Amino acid sequence: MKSYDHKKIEKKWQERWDTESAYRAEDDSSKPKDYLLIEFPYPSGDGLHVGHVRSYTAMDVIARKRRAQGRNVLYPIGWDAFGLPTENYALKTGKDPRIVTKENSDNFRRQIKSLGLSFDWSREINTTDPSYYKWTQWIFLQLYKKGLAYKAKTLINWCPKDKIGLANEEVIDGKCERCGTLVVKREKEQWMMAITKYAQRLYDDLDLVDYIERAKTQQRNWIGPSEGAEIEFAIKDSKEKIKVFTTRPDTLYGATYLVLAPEHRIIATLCASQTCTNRTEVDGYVKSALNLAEIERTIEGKEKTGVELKGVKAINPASKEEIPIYVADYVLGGYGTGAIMAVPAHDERDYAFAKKFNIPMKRVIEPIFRDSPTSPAKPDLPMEKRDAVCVIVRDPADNAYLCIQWKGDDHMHGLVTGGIEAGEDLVEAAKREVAEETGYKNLRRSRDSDFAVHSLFFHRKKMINRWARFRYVFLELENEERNLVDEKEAALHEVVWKRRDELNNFFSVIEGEFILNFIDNPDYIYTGEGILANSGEFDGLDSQDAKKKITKFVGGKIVTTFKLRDWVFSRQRYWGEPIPMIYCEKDGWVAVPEDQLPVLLPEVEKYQPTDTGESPLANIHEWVNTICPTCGGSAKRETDVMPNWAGSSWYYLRYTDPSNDKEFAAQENLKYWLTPASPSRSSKSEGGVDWYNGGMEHTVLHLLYSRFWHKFLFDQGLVPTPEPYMKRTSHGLILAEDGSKMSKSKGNTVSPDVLVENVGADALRLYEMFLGPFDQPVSWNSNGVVGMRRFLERVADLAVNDETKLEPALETLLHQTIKKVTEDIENLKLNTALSSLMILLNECEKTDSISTEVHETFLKLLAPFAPHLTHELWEQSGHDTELRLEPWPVADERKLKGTTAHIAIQINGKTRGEMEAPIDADKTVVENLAREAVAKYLEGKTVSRVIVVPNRLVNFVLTDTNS
RNA sequence: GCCGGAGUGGCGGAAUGGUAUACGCGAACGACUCAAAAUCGUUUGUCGAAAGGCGUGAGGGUUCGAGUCCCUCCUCCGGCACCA
Repeated sequence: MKSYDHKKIEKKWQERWDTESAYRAEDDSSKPKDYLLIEFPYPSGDGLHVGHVRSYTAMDVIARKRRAQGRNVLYPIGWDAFGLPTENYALKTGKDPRIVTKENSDNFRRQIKSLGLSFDWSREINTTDPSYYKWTQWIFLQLYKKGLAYKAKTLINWCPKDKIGLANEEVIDGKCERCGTLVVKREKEQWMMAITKYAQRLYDDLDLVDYIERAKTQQRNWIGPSEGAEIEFAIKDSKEKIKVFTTRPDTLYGATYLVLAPEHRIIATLCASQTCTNRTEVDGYVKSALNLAEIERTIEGKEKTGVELKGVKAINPASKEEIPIYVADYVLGGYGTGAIMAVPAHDERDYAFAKKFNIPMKRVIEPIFRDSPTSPAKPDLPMEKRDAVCVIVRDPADNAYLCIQWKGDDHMHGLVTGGIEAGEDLVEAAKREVAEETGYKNLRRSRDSDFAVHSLFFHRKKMINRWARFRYVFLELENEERNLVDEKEAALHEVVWKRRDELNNFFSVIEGEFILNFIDNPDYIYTGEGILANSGEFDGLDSQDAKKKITKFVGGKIVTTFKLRDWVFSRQRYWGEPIPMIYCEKDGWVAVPEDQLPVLLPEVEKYQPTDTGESPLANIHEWVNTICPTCGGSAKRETDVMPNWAGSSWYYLRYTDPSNDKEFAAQENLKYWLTPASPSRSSKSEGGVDWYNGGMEHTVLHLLYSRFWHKFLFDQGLVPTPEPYMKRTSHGLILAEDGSKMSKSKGNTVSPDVLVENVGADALRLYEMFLGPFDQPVSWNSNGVVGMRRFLERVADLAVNDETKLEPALETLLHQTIKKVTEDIENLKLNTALSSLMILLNECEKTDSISTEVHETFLKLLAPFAPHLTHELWEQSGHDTELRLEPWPVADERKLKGTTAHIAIQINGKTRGEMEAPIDADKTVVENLAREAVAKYLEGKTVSRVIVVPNRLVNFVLTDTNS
């Protein structure tokens, strides 16, 4: 048989598995279980392409293998119909999204079944089913009852052209995804989820789970905790206070103004006060700032804008100085307290703003350099402090800098430096040092700079430890006139002029890099930590110490702030679970009673959003108008619906009990599927879906939202584990052949249907797995599929003979392959698992026929990858059992090693020969064999050392005799 | 800018600090064929006639031995970004 009939074989087996519901998992607590999950497919009307299939196939391989290992595997599939693609597709085609959803899921079901994936179809769920709506709404109500769902005014992304609110994922580069119009912010009252209350736990508990590092990092960045202090600034002649958040309370003395975000509530109050003189101007600024298109507001390098609240002053609580208050959009309303203390000397943004508005700056932090690499301080000697000056002398004639090169062993390279005498003027001291060390006498100050730097080092000439506080003076050479340098000085060092580019590698002092920074950049400001100055009683402390002390001094509070914001849960569209809330004039917001759930979407003529920005549901009066559950009076339903994330936040729970009408899932089912099979490794870290695989695009928001809901349900005692997913992996995208992303709009998709038709599902599955490392993106190459087809044909052609005896060499390889395939599948190294199967096949083909034992083992190992053909071959070789029910092969440890080892022989690490030696032979035996094999290289040489790595190599190290 | 990840033949890629390029694709040659396709066999990093050099983004280091570990740099990809 040169070619097998994949269509016939695949049809036969797919029918058999479908009718028997072959892969149904049991809620049987006596069996060890595995709960494998993949993310919903995203039905968008475009159908699956080969990129979608990769994840399903990989998890299918794992599921099949684990079933064969006797585990009860739950590998469910469902349909998330809330994806934006569905709605956009429906809008584009004018179809009812519910019909689109139905068509899509039918199509996807057909496509997925054609691949022979072993999903448990008995647990299929669809998040648009009324029964699913019901429990999503029920969970919402639990959150509402605990105060975690609340209504608040927020700014939403607003597309001025389409007149609709946009979800974050519909905004690309600040523009509306559909029409490209710049998005603006608009205030709207929306339902919110207090996810920030869980921020710390969502952050900390990442340590309990086994996610790919990338996913963890992204979660951490998104939650973005930062430690700092909240400090209150009093307002002059007012009882109002402004609370700011800062990570640098050590710079408080340098805070020369405050900035409020345009959204800040206090602006209105302050404007209304008697003293404020530019109320209208401020009003105008706030309005325009809030209306600014998002992209304009965040554009890089955008000139800072803002307006001063004239006539209103704040008091710096540390220095007691009066400082101005500004409103500026470079401060974000949603982060921290929406107000900052601006320290222009130590923050680049504040500096840029202060420069534009001519606000004075005050340096309060001086960098410190310890542990000089060339001359570190000696810990046993005392430290001597000194005020010193470091002079940057530039010769404008040839743009060169005056440098000092010390004579002697250490070759110190630096600038002119020296001590400042008591009472001496800084610039005078600088000029004096230049004159003493170099003789130049006509200099003028060229730049106003009062940088100071602390440097700790061992002074070799004076044999003392020195803590020098260098102050920097910029001088310019007026002319070349110079005096003779004192002989003693001249003996110590010489004077050299260095061009700017020569300075890069010139300085040997540790602060060299730092000096170059502010030579190059007159606007250089230091944003790091250091030693405090100009800070009253805190002068001389280091930043770390000062942070705590200054915060305490001004009555501030150490707090952790998060980047994470509360979750905007409302959507103004047709498509989504209605938020089950009713508004009554008398009773306010009232929850829909649980026995009235689910609240379903009404039939509508048009499901396009309305012009007013309200949900299309707002126009359906018979649906909106209802009765208040509390007072029985007339009331209105909430017309906002939930985001697509809602249903997908808990779907893994529903799979455990998909048709339950009494609760979202029975506790015993949750307990069985979520708690680990072997409660051993660590204490509370375990539990949740055993293995969750999905695309990288869902590792931030979806993962975060579902973790939040899960933690909430855990707190209510409704789920048994604190985390929803134990292990999370992510597949790399499959890119088009040119390396670009596959998408229908680009027309570069490759449909699995075509490949299933032409080469069969098995060959396609194999190639999906063989393409490359599972977690990395790979480019699709249609030529590669034929290799997999060839491989399968050769498998089908294997000659099997009962009489054939198992050769020892083949037996060794067989067991090595069992081990390799078993391990590689668990580690998702499916490409190398397959390659080892190919190696085994290559070896099998070298003999006339193989034994039944080899053949059967081979089929078992290949079965998870290519289920159809392997099952067929199994049946053809006379078995009346099904291959998938056969136990997984186990490698015999004793047979993993052959009788001989192939050993490399190296001379000085270079391979010079190779040989066969008995396995695990004695070192001296191997060494002697190796000596014979490379005798010609060893002749006349002295072997100083021999390294023998058992069963791998022998390395002779020769001493270098007159080579 | 910050945080991740990755740079290996013509291509996808393999390699617990131990013979770099397994496995597959492609290509060349040969066999079969009237012929082509398919299939089978051989070859396939590079320089060299050979011996032997040289080779895993660049440069250093550790080591008997480095694709792998350490330092510096370059390039590409992904995420975040006025987060105080």
